[in-house]
Amino acid sequence: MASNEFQPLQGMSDIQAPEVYLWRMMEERARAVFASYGYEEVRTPVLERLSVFQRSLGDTTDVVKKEMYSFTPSKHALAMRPEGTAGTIRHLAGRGEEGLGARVFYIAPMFRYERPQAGRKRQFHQVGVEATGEPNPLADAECIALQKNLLDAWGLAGARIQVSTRGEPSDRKPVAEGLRQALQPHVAALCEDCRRRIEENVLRVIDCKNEGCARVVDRIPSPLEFMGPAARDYLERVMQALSAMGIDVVVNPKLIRGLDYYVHTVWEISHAALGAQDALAGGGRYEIALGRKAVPGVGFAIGFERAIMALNACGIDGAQFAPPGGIWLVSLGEAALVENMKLARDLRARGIRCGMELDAKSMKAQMRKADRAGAEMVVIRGDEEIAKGTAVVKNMADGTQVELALENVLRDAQAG
RNA sequence: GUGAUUGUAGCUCAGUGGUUAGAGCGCCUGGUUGUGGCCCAGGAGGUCGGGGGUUCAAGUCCCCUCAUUCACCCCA
Repeated sequence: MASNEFQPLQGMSDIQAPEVYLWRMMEERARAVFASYGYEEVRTPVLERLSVFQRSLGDTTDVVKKEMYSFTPSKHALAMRPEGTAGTIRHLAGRGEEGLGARVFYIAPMFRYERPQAGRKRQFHQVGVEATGEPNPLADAECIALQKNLLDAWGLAGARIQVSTRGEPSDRKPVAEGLRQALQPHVAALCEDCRRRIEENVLRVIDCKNEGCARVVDRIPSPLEFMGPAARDYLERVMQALSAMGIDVVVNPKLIRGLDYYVHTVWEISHAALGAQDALAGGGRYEIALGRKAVPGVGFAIGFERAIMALNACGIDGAQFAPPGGIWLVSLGEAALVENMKLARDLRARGIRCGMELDAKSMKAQMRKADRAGAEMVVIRGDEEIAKGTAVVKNMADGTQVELALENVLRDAQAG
């Protein structure tokens, strides 16, 4: 069983029924919700030039530095996408004028070379949207509303939305400097990692899980206090719009998002049932420079694997979305086998799900198979029925059966 | 990259260094000349993750390796 050749690669998995029914439900409902907001689907390649990710995510981020599947087959270094925004913006930027003011969504696999753990795969799947255009707090609020809408459509309860801001690009230096100064007197109380982070990435100190660090962070000003009035005003207007729409969010100044492209609003959606990796979705406003153009936009991504863990915790699983069982044909004898092939063809041509055993098996075995397949109805034919042009139709739920003329079988099956 | 954890039948798991490695569920066949689920009987199915070592003897002990799961780092 555990022989390697039958196992998918580390951190990757085969998704089969019944779980795949849940995936399908999520994809279908996502498309419906996006359609209602006027978003169009975009399918960009899995492979991009490495530089697309270096420039948008930032080439000092961990994702770019050590988590990408990258290689250089010929002239350019390539990478499999670790997230969806960079490629989507690469695409929109190439559309020039019409790429601004675009609203698109994607449902696609992403790849990161990390050690797998709960809710973290090397190939994982995200549904995400991007709305480009000049910064507008209402656009950010609408984006969060859309995301919440989608989670509701899936039936997910208990999700918690936290919002913060990264401020304007010009706020970054003052925030970093301000935090460094504020932390300076408390260096001794910080964990080893955080002492390093003060220089490399101060913001990361803010969301350190270490208790000692958290106590220090509680005593120093939040990043927001080092930002200019424009940043705080922007956040205020996002919050007002959300509250007007009745969407429950909390501001958490300690919320930090790692990717470089974020400006202003950032948010994260977490769920208590998830464990250590409790964020199932994230989003934010960004500014991505590719070539000479800087594309402004706002977007979100939801991780399928993590959303599924949360849905399971809500008692929602794939079995609930299994397709109807349809009809099972039982054949007694060679002649019936061939006749049923023809009947199956006719039923399937009418869009009816229909199965049958192709090997000559006992009736008991065929009935058992029909039961396992979840068939709602069984059509039984032997030499007698074929001679008469009839079939015995059995209702599997209540066990009743009637003999019908063949054309009536087809008519009834189609009716319902 | 770091630290733990687990690996025995399709699945969930038993198995004090000592015969032909077991159970439950699932699967197949029969009990019913043409009737599923429940019940009964029988059956198939195992490189004990892989490789090396210790031993008269290894699923069991040691080393290496691969994989699982969880956590760190980081992220959805």
